[in-house]
Amino acid sequence: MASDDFPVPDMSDVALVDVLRAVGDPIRLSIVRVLADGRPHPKCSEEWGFGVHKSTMTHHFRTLRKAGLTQTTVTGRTHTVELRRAELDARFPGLIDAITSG
Amino acid sequence: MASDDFPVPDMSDVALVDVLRAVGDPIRLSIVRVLADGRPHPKCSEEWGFGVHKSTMTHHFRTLRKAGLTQTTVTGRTHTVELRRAELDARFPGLIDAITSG
DNA sequence: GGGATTGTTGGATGATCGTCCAACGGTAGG
DNA sequence: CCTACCGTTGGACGATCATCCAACAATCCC
Repeated sequence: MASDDFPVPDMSDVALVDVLRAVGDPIRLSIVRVLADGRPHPKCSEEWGFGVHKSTMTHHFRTLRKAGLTQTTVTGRTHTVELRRAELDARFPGLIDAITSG
Repeated sequence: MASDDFPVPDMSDVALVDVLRAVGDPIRLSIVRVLADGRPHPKCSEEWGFGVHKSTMTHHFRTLRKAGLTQTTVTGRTHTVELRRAELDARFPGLIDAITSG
C-alpha cells in the first residue's frame, strides 16, 4: 500500500460545504485541531485517544482526505497524516484558524 | 405562535462542532450566507430559491436556530430570521467571516 | 365570517452516517 | 519463515438526516 493509494482532490474542486461537513464531527474536528500544528502525525498516534475501533479511525481519516483537508504519506507500514494547511488557507482564508483556535 | 416559541441556546452553551455540522449542508450554508448581510430576512423570502418543500425549510431554520446560529422573530403571521452575528463573532472569532466570504 | 397567506406539526421514507467486528494484506524484526 | 504490528476492506446495524405530504393553526384582509 503506497501513498498513491490515498488520492487527494484538487483544492480547486473542494467545496466549502464539504469541508464544513467533514469537520462537523467531534472526532474529525479533534483530529484537525491536532493536525493544525503543521506537522505530520502517525495515524496510530496516541494523541487520538478516542475510544473507537481501528476501522472507525480509518473511516474518519478517509473522510477528511476526501474532503480535501488532509493528505496521507505511507512509509513502510506506518501512515502519516498531515493537514493541507497552505492550500486550505489559500482557498478558504481564515477558516482553519477559526476552527482550530481556542 | 409568538417569538417565545422559538427558544435560542445560550451562546456559551454552543459548541463549535454543532455550528459546523449545522452549516455543513448546502441549503443551510446558503441561508447563513444570505443572513450574513446583518439584516433580518423573512422566512418566506424569495431569496431562498431552493426547490424544496415548505416544511423542509422549517426543518432547516429550526436546525440553524437550535445550533445557535440564528434567532426568529414573529410579527403577525410572518417570521423573520436573523444571524446572531455579534454573539457568534465573540464566541468563534473569524468563523462567520471565513464561512461567508467568497 | 370566509378565504387567502404564512408557517408548523406529525408521520413516512430512503439515504447517509458512525460504529463495530472479522478477515485480510503488507511490513518489520527475530 | 513466523510472528507481531499497522492499517484497510467488507459487511452489518442502529441512528440520524433531508425530504415530502397532508393536516392543522394563526393571522390578515375583504
